[in-house]
Amino acid sequence: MKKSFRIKDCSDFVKKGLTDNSMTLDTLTQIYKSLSEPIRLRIIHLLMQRDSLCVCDLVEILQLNQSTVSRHLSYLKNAGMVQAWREGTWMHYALNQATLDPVNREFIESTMQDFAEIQQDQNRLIEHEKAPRKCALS
Amino acid sequence: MKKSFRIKDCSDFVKKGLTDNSMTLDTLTQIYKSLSEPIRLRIIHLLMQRDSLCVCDLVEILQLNQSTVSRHLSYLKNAGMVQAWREGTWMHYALNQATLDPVNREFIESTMQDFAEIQQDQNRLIEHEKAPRKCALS
DNA sequence: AATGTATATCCGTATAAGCGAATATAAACA
DNA sequence: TGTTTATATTCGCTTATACGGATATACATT
Repeated sequence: MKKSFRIKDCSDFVKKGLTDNSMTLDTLTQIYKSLSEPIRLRIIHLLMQRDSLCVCDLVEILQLNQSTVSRHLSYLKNAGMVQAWREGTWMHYALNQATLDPVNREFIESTMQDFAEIQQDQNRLIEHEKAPRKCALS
Repeated sequence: MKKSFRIKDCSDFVKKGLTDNSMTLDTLTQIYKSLSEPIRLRIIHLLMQRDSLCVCDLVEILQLNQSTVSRHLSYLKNAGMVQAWREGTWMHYALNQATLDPVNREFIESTMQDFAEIQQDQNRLIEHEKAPRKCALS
């Protein structure tokens, strides 16, 4: 049976997906809002380092609750910041490069490298990739 | 008598002013958060058009409640996005250019010009300046 | 079909953000 | 000093955001 629609969880993400390509004041604020959260910036930084990452990679690297990571990824997807596709049981996420246009990419890439949390994520990414991963087979 | 400190209104702005110049992950998110609100983007756009504007200018151009405008300006000031100084009774606000580094300035300037609300603000700015203003004497 | 694994979503709860009306503060001036 | 004008802040309230634990869903494998 279909669950009833829950307004609260709807607003937990973005009110409506920004699927159309017409940029408005609200879509622009939505893009900045998706960048205004430390965990989401960490995710974006990690996705900048690789073509794509799987949810299980991110959960392990960020060392955060799976539901937390998944929720932030949904938020980013609804804001158009990332693309997602399924490969078997695994969901892969990749940056949607175009929606990063409103940010100074060079600035944030070089600035974020100095942040302790970001350096730690970077190190964990490298370490994580040393171990064989089922989600990276294809 | 000094009023008691109110936590709720503290969080209505930014928890602590970002006065020091050491950029952290939280200061970066704070900058993006200050851009993630339509009224604040409109204010920033207007301040991009002029060296500085007075609160009374903004209230009239934006056609918003004075407390709303003032609160958003406080938010921007605490996030380090704008500078403020007093001239007589009037408070003048100007963009702090350096804190716009994390954004793609050219992109948002050209993109925002296409937004209806921004065009309206732009027109009201021109109209507003045709009338003599006491706050613009100095 | 039954079970296991990966991920998304729900639920309850806590905190943050935003608004308008009202009030406080600060300077200007009569 | 009292009054006016400009601005900041408070208050009460509503809505949005975020989190962890639990549950639902989707695919894979036996």
